[in-house]
Amino acid sequence: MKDNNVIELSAIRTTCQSCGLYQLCLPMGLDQGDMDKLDKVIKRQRKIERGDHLYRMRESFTTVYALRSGSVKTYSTIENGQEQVTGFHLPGELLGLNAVSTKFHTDSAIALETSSVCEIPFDRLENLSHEIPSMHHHLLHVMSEEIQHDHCQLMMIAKMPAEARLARFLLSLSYHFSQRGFSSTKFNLSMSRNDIANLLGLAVETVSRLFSHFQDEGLLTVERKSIEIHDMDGLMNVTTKCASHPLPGKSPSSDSLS
Amino acid sequence: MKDNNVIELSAIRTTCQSCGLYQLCLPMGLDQGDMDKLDKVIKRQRKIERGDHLYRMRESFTTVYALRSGSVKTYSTIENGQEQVTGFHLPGELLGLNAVSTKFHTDSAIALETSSVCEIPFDRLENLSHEIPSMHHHLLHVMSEEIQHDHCQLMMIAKMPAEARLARFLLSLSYHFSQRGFSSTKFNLSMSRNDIANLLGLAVETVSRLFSHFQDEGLLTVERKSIEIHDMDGLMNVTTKCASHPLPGKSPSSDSLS
DNA sequence: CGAAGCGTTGAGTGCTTTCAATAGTTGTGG
DNA sequence: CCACAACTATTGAAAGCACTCAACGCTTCG
Repeated sequence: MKDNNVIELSAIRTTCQSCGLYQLCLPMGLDQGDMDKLDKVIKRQRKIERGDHLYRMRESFTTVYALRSGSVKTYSTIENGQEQVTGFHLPGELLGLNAVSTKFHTDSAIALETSSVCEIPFDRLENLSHEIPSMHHHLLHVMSEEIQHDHCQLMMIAKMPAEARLARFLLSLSYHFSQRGFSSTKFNLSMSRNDIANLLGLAVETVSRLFSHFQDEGLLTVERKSIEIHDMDGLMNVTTKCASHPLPGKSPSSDSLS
Repeated sequence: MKDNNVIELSAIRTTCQSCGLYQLCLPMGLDQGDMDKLDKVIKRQRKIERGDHLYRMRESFTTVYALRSGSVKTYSTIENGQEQVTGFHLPGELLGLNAVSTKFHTDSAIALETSSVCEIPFDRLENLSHEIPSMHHHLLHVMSEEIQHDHCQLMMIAKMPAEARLARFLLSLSYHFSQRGFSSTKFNLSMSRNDIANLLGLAVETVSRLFSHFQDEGLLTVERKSIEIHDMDGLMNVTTKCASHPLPGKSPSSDSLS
């Protein structure tokens, strides 16, 4: 907390190069010199507790956050006070970049559990990306990914029935956990049912019912925050049950599932 | 069609500097030198007919498109052949950038009417943005805007009832038309009811019925593709009728509208 | 002029929501 | 340590919004 700058900097330098997440949150192919430049730009490493905000809607945009550990929820607040969850974020993700155009944040980011982030002043990051072409490309890359993700999300809410949305959400979580070296079948949800329902455009009760359904079907076991997936293929089948033009050969077991 | 390169280039050079859209699709504050560099990068100006594709999903990503006139629909196709419209685009918009991360397009872009676009090879645009900081910033800006727009869209589909979605869609169109110097109250829809319904996550019939409702309410006049908005405030009220926590003072006229 | 495509309208169904009650969990203070 | 409050999650029943199915009218085009 009260370290002086020298200690901070050296600690961070170690961090970026040794951080197991650098493949996720930083552009690859940086040489030693570039890595040093990047390290110098990163302000400090902050620890945040559950419920702490990384940034809030309408605050001026100065900093980009790289999530190191824990998980973060981003959400927007609408005129009438309603909240729209726009995403859950796991270690390695870059947060805040979507405020580039407005210069102030249009969403808020709140920690779902004890987490730690690296703070990167955006103006310095932008200057750095003038020197390092691959860094520039990486910023575009990250934003492009977010757009694609949002389009998927859009498609899901617009076209898929409730059960397919929740199944897809769980599979997505599973995939992202496995990518980070955790179990793809057994994990804990750091977000509430309310947050899940909000993200998926559903009512809390619907989510709760669907969890129970899935459990009854033997697809998974759920107990509060703890999830264990038993039948990955079965879950995937649920996500594809939203075919509008039913093919000639309909899956025979779909009746027993629905 | 058969012009040689010299004629093409000079024609384009004139275009970028004199184009009435440069404030929308190009970064502001470019000096003469930068403008020349940009002009040299733009490959040519292509005219496309209704139904022509700018690019298709899965095609390799090489080019960014700046829409000069007309309108374009972007959409993704899902496993089962379903289509998800992700947006309608008006002159001044930059298309294709969301493919940066994958190197191939994850959506398709099709002209809704006779349109013209400027083609910009992405690798050259990226090189250019290494030389021109404001160009780099502009690319981030454009993508940031798209993310914010997608989040709005997400919120709309997740939280708003059908009538609010259509009202919001019409108001958005109206706004964008007025920004481009067209009437904000009287315009033509270049997209089909099907496309509108798809974008808004609704059934075609619902959209059709809502148009009729709105007309019955005196909010607008609609005849095929032609729209004339009579009561802008009324439309805005429709979009805010999705308050979950009804405030003490409820709007008195809401009963007659719903 | 007939066919095809798009748009409108009606009737009935169904998925999801809302309302409501209960149970489990967490946190606090006596 | 327990009791109470506040919050989160689950479950049931009823209602509603939007969808599906279906028919018809209008427009476009060969």
